[in-house]
Amino acid sequence: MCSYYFEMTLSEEDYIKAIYHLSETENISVATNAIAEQMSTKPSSVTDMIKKLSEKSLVNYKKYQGVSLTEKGRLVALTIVRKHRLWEVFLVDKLNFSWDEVHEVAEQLEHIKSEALIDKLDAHLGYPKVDPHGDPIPTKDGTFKKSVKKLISQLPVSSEGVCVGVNDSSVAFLKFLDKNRIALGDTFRILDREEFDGSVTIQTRAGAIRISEQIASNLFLEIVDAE
Amino acid sequence: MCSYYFEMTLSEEDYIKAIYHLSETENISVATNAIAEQMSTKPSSVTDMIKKLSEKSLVNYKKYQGVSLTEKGRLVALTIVRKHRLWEVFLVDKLNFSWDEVHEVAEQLEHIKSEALIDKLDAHLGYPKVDPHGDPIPTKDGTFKKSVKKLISQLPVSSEGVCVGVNDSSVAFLKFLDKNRIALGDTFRILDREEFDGSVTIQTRAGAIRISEQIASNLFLEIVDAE
DNA sequence: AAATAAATTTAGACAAATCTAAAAAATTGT
DNA sequence: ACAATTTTTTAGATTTGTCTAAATTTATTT
Repeated sequence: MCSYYFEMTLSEEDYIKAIYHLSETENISVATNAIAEQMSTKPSSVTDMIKKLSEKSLVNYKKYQGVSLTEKGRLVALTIVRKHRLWEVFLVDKLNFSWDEVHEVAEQLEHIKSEALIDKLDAHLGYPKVDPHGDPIPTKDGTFKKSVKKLISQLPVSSEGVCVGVNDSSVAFLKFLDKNRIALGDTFRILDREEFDGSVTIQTRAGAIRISEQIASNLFLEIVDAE
Repeated sequence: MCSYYFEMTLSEEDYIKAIYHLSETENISVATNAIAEQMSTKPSSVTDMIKKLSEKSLVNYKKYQGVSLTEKGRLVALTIVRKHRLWEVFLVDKLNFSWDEVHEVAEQLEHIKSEALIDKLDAHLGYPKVDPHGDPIPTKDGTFKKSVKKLISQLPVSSEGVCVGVNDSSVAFLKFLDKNRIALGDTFRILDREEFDGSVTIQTRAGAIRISEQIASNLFLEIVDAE
């Protein structure tokens, strides 16, 4: 029924996830205050929960030294992240939510406990590698590819990634994107680049289109490292 | 974000649902002990929760007299039942769960709070009227059709319903069903009946097939009242 | 109709997760 | 280096939902 064989409360899962996300950027040891801020709670509450998680061997903890996830804790975190991102794909691809509406609902769905559900959802979605924000989806065994965010103009031919942002947010540019059926969350592949003027041919859902170097240097793709 | 404008805890929702299901069969006033048994909890816990629900005007309560749902409480119950049954349809139709595996997961999914999610899920599923067990799905405004369970042999031509049970569970009969691609949870329409021998033509997912009176008197359909 | 049994409620306790206020440890500035 | 500041922890209280045991009300039996 459950993805890991031990029981976790909703709150414990949220703390593990928060620690995971903080140690992504700040690396290794996470401060009590940082967790408190991330969770919108008080440092004293964090200390209490850390002790609980430490007793369950989900975090390494020594008083006043901050916390880090154990291997066990990391697996829990990655399982939650996996569920969150698969649900986001479902919400966008199947239910037609836009990519910026899904976070709140996915925060709830990520806590549903059923390994069979996630396996079947994964299959139903065609084993996606990234979520609608371009972030990679951990595999069942807790491994996953890192991703980087780059401008189309900086990427080699045959790269593939999810469009996650723009440099130029002028009305004119956004209108151009709309007219050319380019939306955040879409997956693009770079088919060709003209050395002459830097223009790029990209494969979109609607078909292949040519974009100028100016456009290419204003669109960010999130790329999952090949292998 | 939420289907009703006031906050409900998970536990409160479970109690409301339990009271709803008990007042379906036993009608009107529900006993404290009955709720305790349904919820696998103690009568004293039930009394505490009933007081809380009463203060929120979700149930009518007079000491020692049992409880019944108010209109407000009934709307909450129907919203939860609606969510539960829509998720069951999703699990069976889209994720290929079998109809007897879905209850536990749907028990969790029914508590997800997002009106937009349920609207979009409903649309994605093609606005189903019944769940995989043949039980009717309440509409958004809290109305819904009653359903009855009848043998195919007792139903008029053009009836439609979900196959929910068998009279004869012999191996031979179950093998017959398997061979003819008839499974519990399938929707059938009665196309024709031969007066001569009582044999019936039914529309299945795989196509129209003819079944003998003997078979027809061993298959139950759950029928949602027309209008 | 009184005695007994069953159902329900009350009172008091407990675990989980949070909070405030105060104490203790670590860090920083001069 | 040591005083001041910041961070973290402890102690004690609160809320939610549960429990046990005892008291109270309702139902049943003779």
